[in-house]
Amino acid sequence: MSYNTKQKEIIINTIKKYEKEFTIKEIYNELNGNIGLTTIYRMIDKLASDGLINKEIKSNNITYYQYLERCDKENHFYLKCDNCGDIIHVDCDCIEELSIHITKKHNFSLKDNIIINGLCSKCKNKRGD
Amino acid sequence: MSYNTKQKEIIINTIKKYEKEFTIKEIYNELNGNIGLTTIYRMIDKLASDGLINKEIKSNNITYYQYLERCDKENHFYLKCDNCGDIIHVDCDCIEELSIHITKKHNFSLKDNIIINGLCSKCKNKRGD
DNA sequence: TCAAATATGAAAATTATTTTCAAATTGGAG
DNA sequence: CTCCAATTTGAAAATAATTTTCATATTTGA
Repeated sequence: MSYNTKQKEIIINTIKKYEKEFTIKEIYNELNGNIGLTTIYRMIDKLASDGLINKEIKSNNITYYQYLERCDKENHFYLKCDNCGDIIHVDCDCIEELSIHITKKHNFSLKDNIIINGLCSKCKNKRGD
Repeated sequence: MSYNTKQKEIIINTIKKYEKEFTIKEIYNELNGNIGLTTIYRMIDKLASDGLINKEIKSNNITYYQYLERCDKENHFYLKCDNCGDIIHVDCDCIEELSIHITKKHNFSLKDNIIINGLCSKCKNKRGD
């Protein structure tokens, strides 16, 4: 089973409010060190294995996490900008179609949350100049 | 510039032949320790930043890599099985359409190689029993 | 209120990855 | 072919993220 504690609640609230991707240390600092690093690791790992958090390792060997907003659909597609880290939740029919196509033609079950990496419009324009 | 060395050649050939995802240590052992760990790290990092290798961190905090076959298209979609690690290179029109859709509607530039996670047909059936 | 199950967190342990640097190799110029 | 500057290699040391440990604290149901 699982017990409810104020630490868990605080961590969840904090990452839900956090707009950007984050590291464990950032959350630790955000909480002024009031919650132990180990506790944060445990909580984030749990959420990640529940599919509520995206986990991504960067080249500098630090793991970045990001909370994923969900809707009532089965599959959740997100566009993630490799430059600024922003995540856009894509909710359109074409995704449904793609899911069906992949499921049928390739007999492949998509994960609940699919992250598609690239460059968002803002960052694209910045680079284009 | 860049110099060609036999170490680089050996590493590339080894990972191209490697059918599954791999860790740095696996490649190191595959080569019987004949090539230094540091050299392998450097080479794999280079290939990963060139987009020829997929990099994924697992829950046990080990990074797994996988060589990506490419075709002559601009975007490369891969279905990756979270269970067995196999990667299927998807090469169909629906992908083209999705790319265009995402590019136009969301004004988002897809990365050259997109990895979509899930469960392949073999592993799906195994679990279904 | 009590007790068993679970959670916390500081410190220690582990381990993957990066850095350092001296020696070796590469490849172009002469 | 020879020489040399640029680059690469790899063993060892350094770094730092993550996990483990374990004593203490908290939760929850009876």
